[in-house]
Amino acid sequence: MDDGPFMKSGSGDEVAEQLALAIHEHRLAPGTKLNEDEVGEIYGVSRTIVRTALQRLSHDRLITLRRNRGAFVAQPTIREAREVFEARALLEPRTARSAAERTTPADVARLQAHIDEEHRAVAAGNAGLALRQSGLFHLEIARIADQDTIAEFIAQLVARSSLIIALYWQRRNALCESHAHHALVHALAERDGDRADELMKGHLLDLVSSLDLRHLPSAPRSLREALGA
Amino acid sequence: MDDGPFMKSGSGDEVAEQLALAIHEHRLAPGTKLNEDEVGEIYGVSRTIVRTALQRLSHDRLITLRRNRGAFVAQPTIREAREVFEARALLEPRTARSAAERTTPADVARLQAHIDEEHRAVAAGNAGLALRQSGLFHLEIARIADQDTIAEFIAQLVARSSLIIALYWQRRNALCESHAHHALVHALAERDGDRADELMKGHLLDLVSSLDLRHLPSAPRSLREALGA
DNA sequence: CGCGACAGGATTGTATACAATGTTGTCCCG
DNA sequence: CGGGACAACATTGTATACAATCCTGTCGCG
Repeated sequence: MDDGPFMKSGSGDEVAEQLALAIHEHRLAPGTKLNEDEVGEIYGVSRTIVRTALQRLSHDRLITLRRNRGAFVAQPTIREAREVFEARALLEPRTARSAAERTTPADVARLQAHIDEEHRAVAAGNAGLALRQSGLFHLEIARIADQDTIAEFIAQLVARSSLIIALYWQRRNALCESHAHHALVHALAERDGDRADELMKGHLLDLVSSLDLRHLPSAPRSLREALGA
Repeated sequence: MDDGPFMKSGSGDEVAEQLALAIHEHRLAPGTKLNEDEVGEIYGVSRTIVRTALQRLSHDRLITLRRNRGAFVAQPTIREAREVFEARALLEPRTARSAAERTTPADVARLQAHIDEEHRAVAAGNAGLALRQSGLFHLEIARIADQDTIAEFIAQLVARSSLIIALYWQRRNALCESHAHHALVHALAERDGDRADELMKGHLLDLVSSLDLRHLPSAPRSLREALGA
């Protein structure tokens, strides 16, 4: 059994991390089957470890576990997509407001670093990395607000958003988030809670409107429907 | 190996359910160690199954997994307690508002049933069951709002609240939630979203104020501190 | 008598073997 | 030639064996 690309993982944490990253960066497409043996071989661990990793990701809704059938990269339905962004709309603006009240210069620097990374990724044509940086930006704000519980919810929602974008993003709308993010940093730096709240709300609305969620609500993308027989 | 108190469990689901119920009803106190062999014997399954159940509960923050040390019923810190109720304050009022717009008579009946069950449990002196019914009431509202994603967050927060109440509830304040719940049902039945939002907000504030969270913020209840050496 | 090293036992972490289940290709029959 | 039963295979579900780690009680030394 090969040692794989990294050293000792603490009980599947590393495997889950790697898989989550791959999903986040759209290297693993929604619907992809994750064979336990295969994943295990790739990372040089036994199925036991792979299994715990898959379970964790399943709980985060990044993959779907189907009994006796295996693990698949999740395919959020349109309804689920809506719900995720509604949840974000409930959590993030208020969190950004809280963050504004306690943003330090160091925080501003960190946020700016994320934006820079994102720019660089876009320039390099690495859309996956750019998307991930964009997600980390949102997460960083939750962290600044010093609300671990809410931050964890947001982390999960951001991760799921990545899948949603993979499925429903309509190209014509370039999701050029840089401006929105930059404005947010400005508001935070000035400790303008009202403005941060407002900006975040608008930013999330922009995000949703860059998606194509026009199908009938709550229609799971089934094979029958996809092939329109 | 004994078959245990129930039939075929689908990969630890049943075990997790049972343990969660026990925690919810305060039959398992915070800090209790959950020995894998022991739990396995009780439910007639192997450690493999127990392990998956423990992992799931760990993700829900109902138990804490400490590497090489085992699983323990979680002991939310005061800080965590505050955060959980802040998250609920962010999610539940708006959810109750949404629910109000789509509450059907059948929903009202279901909610009333929860309240009745709660009353009955209180009358029977079964505080654990009463607490559980109270939690289910909140969950039912999220369900009525037809927002599965948010409902799941609320479910987790309600479960954690149960642990928090176990740790920090001060007896003098009888957490007599019946009135608040009854008023909420009334608002929902009348489809009064504004009032539902307001009532839920107040209800959650009452809940928090019935707790004793006066310690220094973010101070984990360590042994050193508990014994004041 | 107190304190630290050490060893035994208990418990968790990981891998693997076996059972159960689902999938798919093939063959036979209409 | 089409369709359904069946069998071989692949994959996941579960149990168990072994390794690694931690806790605890004991012993010896200062």
